Amino acid sequence: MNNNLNTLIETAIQNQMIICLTGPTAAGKTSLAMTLSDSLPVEIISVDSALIYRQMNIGTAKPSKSELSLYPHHLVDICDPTQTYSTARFVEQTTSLINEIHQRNKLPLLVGGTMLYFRALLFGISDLPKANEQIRQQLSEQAAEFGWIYLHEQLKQIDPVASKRIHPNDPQRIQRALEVFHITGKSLTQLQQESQPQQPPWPSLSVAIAPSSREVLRERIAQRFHIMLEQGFEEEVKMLKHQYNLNLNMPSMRCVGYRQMWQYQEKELDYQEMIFRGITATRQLAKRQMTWLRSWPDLNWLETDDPDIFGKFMVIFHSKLTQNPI
RNA sequence: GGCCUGGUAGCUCAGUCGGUAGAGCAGCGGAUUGAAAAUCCGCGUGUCGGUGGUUCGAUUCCGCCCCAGGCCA
Repeated sequence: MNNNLNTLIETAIQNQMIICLTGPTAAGKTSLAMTLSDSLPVEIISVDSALIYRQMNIGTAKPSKSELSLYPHHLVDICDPTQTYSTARFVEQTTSLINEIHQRNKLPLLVGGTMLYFRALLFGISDLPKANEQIRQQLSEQAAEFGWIYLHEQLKQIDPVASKRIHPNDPQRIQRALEVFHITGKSLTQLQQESQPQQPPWPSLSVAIAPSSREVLRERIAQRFHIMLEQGFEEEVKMLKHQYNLNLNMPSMRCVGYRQMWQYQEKELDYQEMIFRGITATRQLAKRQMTWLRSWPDLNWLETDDPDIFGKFMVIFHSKLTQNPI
């Protein structure tokens, strides 16, 4: 039996398999990842756009210091809260991490809830210019003066296809599409056609974890938020504001919970309203994550409170390797 | 006990000079290519507190009742 398991793992590593463990926020991904680590030769890579930030521990539900030392996570605490990360950077870093892990004769276990990162990793991402702060600044100024509708009109001139896809009320995407044009002189659509996303070589086993019902998930989210408050979330945000020159436009401070706590500390919300909105924003995040997951191909579902979750995982693992031997 | 003000969507409220009603928030579904815990799109039937009356027609006007809040005894 043990031999069997070892052979199985050996095969997986030889095939350069990766394991993707995802699910909505507060579903219990971290805890399952630690369980898997206890029995399998894995290295964990975090797939989470909030856990990248140093000093943001409580509000991101980051694993504790001791958990992280027992179960090391790649791509946790890699940025200051003033910094901006990106999907492409994630794909770059993760790609080399995966190769390194395979070389160490281990299985990469990718754990997280940032679905765009997973998608870009598993289905590829076009070769596009990286963000340019200066150009974004200029575009924002234009938008402030003439409105995003006007910029959307401009986009229509230079990239009719993208302008049709991007809603006039979607500043972030209008800005990105125009930015790409200003940097390269080519339209987003053209660049995407020139560089079709490349799928990576590794076969992947995709597993999602979620509670038995939306209702249970919402309950877990509310409970977790209250626990964060007890653990000193308010202090954490105060400390961050004190230590860094932050503002609400930075990705770090747009994270669920942090934004609402910020608004509370700026006296824009009262305490109860901050709690309500923090929990609500987290629920809405979970809902969007579920929307991604519904269209994720070959996704295997596990239930949060299943007492035999490890056993169920192993069944999935086994059948993946025996059904698709490469 | 008397007077006043309310009772409309899960919540906060708007509105109908009588032709059975609509916003915000919540919720649900969806999109998602270097900010993604972001950004955006779509979805509104609810005994209009109950009951009787006036009316062709009442959530709207009138009577009574119930509930909540306030004032006076």
